[in-house]
Amino acid sequence: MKAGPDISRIAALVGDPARCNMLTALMTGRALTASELAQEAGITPQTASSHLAKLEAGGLIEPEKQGRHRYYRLSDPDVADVLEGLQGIAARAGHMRVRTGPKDPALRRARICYDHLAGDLGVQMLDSMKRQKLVRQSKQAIELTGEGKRFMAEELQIDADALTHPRRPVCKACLDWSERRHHLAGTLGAAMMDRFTELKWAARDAAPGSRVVNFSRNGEKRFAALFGAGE
Amino acid sequence: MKAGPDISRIAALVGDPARCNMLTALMTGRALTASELAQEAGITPQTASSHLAKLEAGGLIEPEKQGRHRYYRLSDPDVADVLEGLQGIAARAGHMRVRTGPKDPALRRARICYDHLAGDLGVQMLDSMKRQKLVRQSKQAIELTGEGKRFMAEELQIDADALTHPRRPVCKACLDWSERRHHLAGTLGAAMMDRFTELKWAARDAAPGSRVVNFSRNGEKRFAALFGAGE
DNA sequence: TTCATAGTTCGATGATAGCCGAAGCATCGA
DNA sequence: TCGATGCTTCGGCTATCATCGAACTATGAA
Repeated sequence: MKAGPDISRIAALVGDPARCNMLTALMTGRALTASELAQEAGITPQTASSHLAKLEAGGLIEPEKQGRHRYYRLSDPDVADVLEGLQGIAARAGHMRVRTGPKDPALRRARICYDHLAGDLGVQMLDSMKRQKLVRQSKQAIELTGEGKRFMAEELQIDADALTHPRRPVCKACLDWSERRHHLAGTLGAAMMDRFTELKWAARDAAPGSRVVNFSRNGEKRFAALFGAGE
Repeated sequence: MKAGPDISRIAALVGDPARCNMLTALMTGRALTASELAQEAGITPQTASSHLAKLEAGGLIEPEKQGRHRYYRLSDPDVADVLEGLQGIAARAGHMRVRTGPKDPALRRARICYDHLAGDLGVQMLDSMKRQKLVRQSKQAIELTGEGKRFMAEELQIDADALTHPRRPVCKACLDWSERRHHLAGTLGAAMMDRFTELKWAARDAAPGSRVVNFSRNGEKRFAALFGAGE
């Protein structure tokens, strides 16, 4: 009757709260050990082991063995994108996980989405880039313009031509769950976030497992100069 | 502890095979009835009803009640996007066969929907009326314009002011069974169908239980002159 | 070697949730 | 009004699956 690779299989994997906690923990882009993931999900190591095996079989995560540890990471940035999309739907339906803590505003302002910038500032950045014609967006596809390449080289010392990747687009629109608008993903999005970190404009929050990105005072000023809301 | 929206609830909804079949069936963008979705998922109507209630509570689909039918559609294009993303992860082998609508071509073309015209011609008529600015549609509500009143009086000898009814609106958008788009219901829709019959432009099919409406050759010409697709 | 830690496998248990039959509303057609 | 149809609610059955205790394997350290 209906054959084919079920998307229900994949969705069911995400549908379990314990596994879901593991996956969201991995949305930081960092690889975590089985034990850490077990603690993150609030379950015993045995149960976690079973879940991790299923997630791996489903192609959502990939293990990397290191000594007696097994590090797990999301198998693909696309996985993070889909998870972020699900968060958008969940947020709209009003299904927030717990009471909105004090970290919530910071999370909405700037956070890591796997390896690129998300939140208010992330959306602002893509908006500004479109206004400045650094990128062209037609439907879902985003393309870096010639002017955009120059901008990246001059302002951020990023060689756009070096960003091509066999399996990953340079530019990609990623739906932001808190803003419900797109921010920039892809290798360019990742490279820009890397540069912000290198320049000490921004830094990942020290707390383990946190997705919050803190901008320094100087970093915020420089960021606004390039991607300010007004221009 | 954990901030952010709760994905697992949403993902669990998609995670059930039956619900997943329903959702993929709705990815065509068309609205389907509860029965059709039940058949699509290969389950009984009772079970489908339970699933649909859950999907609605989760904000994934939205109902539109139409007589004794309940049409469901995806509540937002974003939902379709996420489903598409999941398909990408699941390494899709696309299979989207949806059987909808009546088999009888005559029924698709023109039929009675309670007391007004439905089918291809019914949808065409409302489209043309909007183009000619005889009616204004904002969301679900439809309003007859001054020009529309003149048109009704001159062309069809219908006194729009006499159509007010204590419990029934003059104009109403009605979701079309075969076209999955709106046609005109309400007392005006009924009055227009009555007039078409009086003028012998159209007649109900003689067969008992048939909802087919047959247009005469002359009637078809006159109808096209007023509500033709081109103008 | 011996011990400690990380992770897995197995088996039993318990709760969740999908499923359908039967019955109940609501709407339509005549 | 009455019967037919679309849909929902209720109750009970069943299967699935997450969970954990216990035991087992593998790596690293002393």
